[in-house]
Amino acid sequence: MALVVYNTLTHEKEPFVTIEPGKVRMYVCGPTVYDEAHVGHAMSSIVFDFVRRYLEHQGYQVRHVMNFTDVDDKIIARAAQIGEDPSAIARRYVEQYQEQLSRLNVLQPTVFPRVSQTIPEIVRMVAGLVESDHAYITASGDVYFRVRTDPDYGKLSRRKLADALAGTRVASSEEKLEEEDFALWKAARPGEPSWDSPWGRGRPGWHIECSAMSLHYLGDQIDIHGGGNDLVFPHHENEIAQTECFTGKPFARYWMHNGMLQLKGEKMSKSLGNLVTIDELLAAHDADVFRMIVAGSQYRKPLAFDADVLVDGERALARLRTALRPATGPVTTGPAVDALAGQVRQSRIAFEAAMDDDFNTAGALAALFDLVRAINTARDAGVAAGQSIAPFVELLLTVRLELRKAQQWALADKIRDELKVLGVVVKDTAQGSSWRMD
RNA sequence: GGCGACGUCGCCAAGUGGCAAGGCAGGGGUCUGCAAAACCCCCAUCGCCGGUUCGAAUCCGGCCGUCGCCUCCA
Repeated sequence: MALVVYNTLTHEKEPFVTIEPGKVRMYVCGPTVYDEAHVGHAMSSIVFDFVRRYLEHQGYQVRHVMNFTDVDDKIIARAAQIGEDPSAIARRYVEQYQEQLSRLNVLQPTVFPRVSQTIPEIVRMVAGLVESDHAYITASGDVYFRVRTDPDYGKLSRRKLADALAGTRVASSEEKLEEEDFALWKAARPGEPSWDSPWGRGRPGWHIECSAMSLHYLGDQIDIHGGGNDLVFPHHENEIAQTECFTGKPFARYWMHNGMLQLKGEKMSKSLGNLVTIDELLAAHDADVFRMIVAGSQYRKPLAFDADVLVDGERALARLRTALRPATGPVTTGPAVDALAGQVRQSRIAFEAAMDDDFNTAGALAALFDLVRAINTARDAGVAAGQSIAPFVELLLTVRLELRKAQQWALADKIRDELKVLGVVVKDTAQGSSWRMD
């Protein structure tokens, strides 16, 4: 079985082949840090955590970049509203989100870049786009991307320019040459954060940051670019346009988008006033309950979320955990043992087959629950546990032998001491080390 | 109006051509001093209509419904 991944660009599941064998370059759009993060953000981070963990399980080395948009209109507006410095607000929510991710058991991304720390790379990229005539500078010092210079524009969201503009409800800047052009750089206004650039002081537009960060931390071409499906247009569409016009190469191999978390049938959002923050969630529930809920559904589909779903998740998680209770029976051979071993094999195959199919965590979970039943049945039949630690103890002792050869006595002793705490007594002899359960 | 997605048991939710996974809830048992847990059994023909096919939840067309995007958004 080989992994296939659904690619938003082609609308198809495609075999997963990386640019560099054994390595995955993955960029995932993180939040704009102007307010409390909600469970929708948590869902997205968890989805891509599953992706990363499975890729690593398959032996890939994953370089995972997740950005923070810490320079943005909303942050500035917020700052003005509450009379605080924009960068202080951003810093506060960045730290909060990082701490929440770790509470959600999401693996730390390899790099957490922020716009405010990537300005030189952004300026360099904008300059390059101006130089190649893909962008232009206005009288007031804004820089816009000239969308018409990209013949492929619209390929991700499958929009034609006319379609994209038909529903435009925002008043366009009078300085733009064309309605569809978008800002790469915004000239500074009094009291706003700004940086020097060849076009005067200003700050980056929204889309350019991800392109610049991705380029800087992962190179011209990446394997996976991820985010919520609300980012497909215009954010990711614009990212592709500016990046590919800049590098002349295809940007991301696989575009992955998670579905929106739905609260009572609606997307959860600030404007609808129906959001549940991550802190609220974690105050009332184990993080793994939420991970269970996310895993229970295909990541591209909308995820239903309400009190009932939380109760179900709570119980499903409990069932998974009860399977892990220690087995103390005496049975070590026979049909009950064989049956369990058989189910272990079957579940592993089913689990990987599901995950290989575009990270079908719900299917993988089903395989796990089949294993739960088999484990419980075996325990009821008196099957013993504990035999399986032997290979691990042997492995530790092998490592310890190496340490002793290297005269790393402190570490070698530490392993012996810690094993003793766990009930494994190690005895060193001239013939080597032996061990027994205390 | 345009683009895209979805509609599977009471609830959540897998499944893209061959007799519908899994979790929760529910019913009936086993076990148990009681309770819990666990185990066993039961519980859906897949929004509607038509078409293609030996055969469709799975493909095509139409209809109805829901949702996302088109403006900041995971």
